[in-house]
Amino acid sequence: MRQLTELEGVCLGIVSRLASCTAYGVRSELLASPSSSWRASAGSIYPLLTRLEGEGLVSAHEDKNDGRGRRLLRPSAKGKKWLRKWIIAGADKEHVSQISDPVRSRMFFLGTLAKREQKQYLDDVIVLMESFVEEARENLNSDAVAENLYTTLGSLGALKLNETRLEWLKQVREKLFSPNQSRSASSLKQSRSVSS
Amino acid sequence: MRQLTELEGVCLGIVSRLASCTAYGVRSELLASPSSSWRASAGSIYPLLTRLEGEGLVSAHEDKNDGRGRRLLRPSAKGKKWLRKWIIAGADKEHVSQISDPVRSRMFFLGTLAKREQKQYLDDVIVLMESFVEEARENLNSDAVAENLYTTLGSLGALKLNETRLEWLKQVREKLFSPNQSRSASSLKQSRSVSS
DNA sequence: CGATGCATGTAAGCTGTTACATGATTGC
DNA sequence: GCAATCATGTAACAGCTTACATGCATCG
Repeated sequence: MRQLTELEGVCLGIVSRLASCTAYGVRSELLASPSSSWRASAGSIYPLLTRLEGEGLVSAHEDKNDGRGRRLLRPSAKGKKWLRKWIIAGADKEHVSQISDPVRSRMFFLGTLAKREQKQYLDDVIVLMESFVEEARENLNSDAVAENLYTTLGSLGALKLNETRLEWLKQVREKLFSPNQSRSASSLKQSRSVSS
Repeated sequence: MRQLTELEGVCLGIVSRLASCTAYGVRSELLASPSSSWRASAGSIYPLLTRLEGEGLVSAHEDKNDGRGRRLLRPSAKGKKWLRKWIIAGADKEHVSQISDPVRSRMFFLGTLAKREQKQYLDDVIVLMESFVEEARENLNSDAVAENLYTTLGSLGALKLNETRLEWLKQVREKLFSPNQSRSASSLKQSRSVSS
């Protein structure tokens, strides 16, 4: 019993949650989610679901009368078991620490830019983050998400995460561009220990 | 002028920050960072830096007397310019929203597990997150990080992010397993709007 | 009757990983 | 002297992306 990849786990999860869906539906679900890092390209989703079908994790029901040649997918008992295994196997150090953030990556080298470029970058990113957070907030309040408790909890996590990122970016901007504040590294550490 | 990939940008940034370093040093830096999602395999780093060298972004100084055949890397003026471009190009919607979290991915499908499996998963992940956050806290207080303001700011972001993730996980556990609390989705939304 | 959306798929390529292979240096 | 670390690389593969290709259904 091989390990499912991240995308395989998520796709199998989507098929399991939706009563009956097409591969196209799985793609749409991924594309609609603002908190998904995947492009959900046809070139990944279709071969992936064909693979899962070949391994007996999802079953496909073809309707000959359907002109579009739709293939309706459903999880098999084996598929549900594998999904559970995939979730549980995610409770290890690798999965917990493995979160990538392109904005944070750039922060480490922000000193390479001229001061006004640094300001420009931070301003731009903060504006984008603000609309992104607002979008996530609206997404959470929409009925589409609220019908499933776990979907709500997941979206709530995404929102909280991005709220924190925004708060952090604003704090960075203040530290770097507010002359009435201390700019030393130690002052940051002190302010942090208060919140813990 | 092609776009640098994420890993290329980060490696170029590391070479730029360190006065003089080897490819091995770049790897070590990436491997040591707890907030890095890359495995920093030799198979990625060496060809990558050779490529950057071929494009004139880093220059390598070989010492014939060095038995190990060490190649000391330094960023060129062109390399520094590309690094700046890479940072600035990161201020767009794609980069701001593109953050993946394997724990959150699983949350969406946690309902697939039996109640006690759900509890087990959350407990396990929370324990791991706690030690991970503690590690990040210590990392921030160490001298190695504090010598560079931007490194401190980056590490601070990682810490804040993981503190929020931990808080969220604890909240989820409480919502799902504390009988004296409401479990409805709407109660979550109400509690969220307070924090905004 | 034409645009948009639903629906399926393939081929080539990019980016990173695992696993292997080699050798010098340093510290105990 | 020998283990651990420093140091460099390659070959094969995995996983996802872009770009292309096709055709039906639905709504205005």
